[in-house]
Amino acid sequence: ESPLSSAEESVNGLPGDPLAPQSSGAKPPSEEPSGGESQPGTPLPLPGPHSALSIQEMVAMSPELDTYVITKKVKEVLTDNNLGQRLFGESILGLTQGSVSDLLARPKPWHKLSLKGREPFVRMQLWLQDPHSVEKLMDMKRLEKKAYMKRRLSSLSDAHSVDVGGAMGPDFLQGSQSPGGGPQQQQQQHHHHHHQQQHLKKPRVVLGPEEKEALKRAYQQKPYPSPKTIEELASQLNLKTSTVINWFHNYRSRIRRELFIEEIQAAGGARPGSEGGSPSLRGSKSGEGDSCDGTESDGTVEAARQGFGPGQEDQRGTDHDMEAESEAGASGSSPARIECSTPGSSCGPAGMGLFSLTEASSSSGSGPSNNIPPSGPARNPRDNTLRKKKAANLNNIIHRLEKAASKEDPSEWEF
DNA sequence: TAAGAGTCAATAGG
DNA sequence: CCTATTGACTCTTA
Repeated sequence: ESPLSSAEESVNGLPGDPLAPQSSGAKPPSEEPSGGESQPGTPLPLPGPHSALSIQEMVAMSPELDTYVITKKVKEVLTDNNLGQRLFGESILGLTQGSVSDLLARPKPWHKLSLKGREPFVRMQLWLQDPHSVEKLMDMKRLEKKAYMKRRLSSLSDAHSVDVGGAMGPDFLQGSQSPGGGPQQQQQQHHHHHHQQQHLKKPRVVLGPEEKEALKRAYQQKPYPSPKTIEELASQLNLKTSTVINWFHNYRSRIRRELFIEEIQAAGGARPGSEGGSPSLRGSKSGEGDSCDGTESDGTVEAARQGFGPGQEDQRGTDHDMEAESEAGASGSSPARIECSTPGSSCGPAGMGLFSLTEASSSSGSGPSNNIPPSGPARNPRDNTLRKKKAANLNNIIHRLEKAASKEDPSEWEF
């Protein structure tokens, strides 16, 4: 299926896919990167007169954008106009609904994004700047609906026979994205299984709360478990080794992201004016001892050693053991951060300009609200929101130290 | 090679 | 329908 479309910007029409991978040479029309740009009244970036630059070029020269403000605005516009993430994602960003949801809910700060990661934000910014953004999307929505209706009708009138007994067999379309129209690229798992039409999907492993808890506990002990530990965890929990490995990759990544968020909130303060304070963020469900707070709690940090689910024993101490437990108490803030990834950029330790206050926001109708809080004055003392994360972060530091310790040359220490 | 960054896509709730 | 979560996968990086 591919009726969808994408009306995307020009950009290369290579046989590849619409969303522009690279651009080697020259863009036909246009030029003029011009350093200067926006005049003081204009909100932001690139209003280049009107050039059809490829997005990547724009990403490359884009000034720092405030991802938090951008996502906030996008969410507002979408909800105000009843536009869904799916539509928005597929037609404007070239991403699927789940990715959009994630991006809008937890945007990483600009300086921690790779070039590729910045792309969606630049697209969002561009979209926000387009005066007709909403109408265009709404038009697409209409078109989709029309197509949908059409399809429904035809199938109804049709007497196709799909054998048997009146079951509605799942129809498989299985085609996933159309290469041509939709953006995207990255087809995941090729279904290279020829035959075997019988739906053998691959169940999508769903870890039980108990397994997650055990994994989280293990993470607190050792964010970077050795292969041996991984094997043990896998066998004890009855999971595939790869599942455990993936879990750790994902968990580390996601924990890291939450730290960024907390950092942002703490730094910028949230004081739009009225607004009762940031909504607090996720309340993590119930269940697990969970790391994220859950209403009060804790105090002493976990460590929880207790049998793994089904009752088992643990075995840690593999490797050299390290014991770390802490609770960095400082209320203050700056969790130690290590890693400033991405080459260039700065690692801004706490303090400063996490975001520029650009943003002029062109109104757009509704919205009360929004806008970025005054940058910040101070840090919010006493914010209790995280806790174990910091502890985990410390373990992280320890891990890196151990790693660094193996190197001779201090210059290679990446701290 | 392992870790990290980005995403996808199945799925669980509304 | 729509949104949020999350295991797994592809590409980069170092």
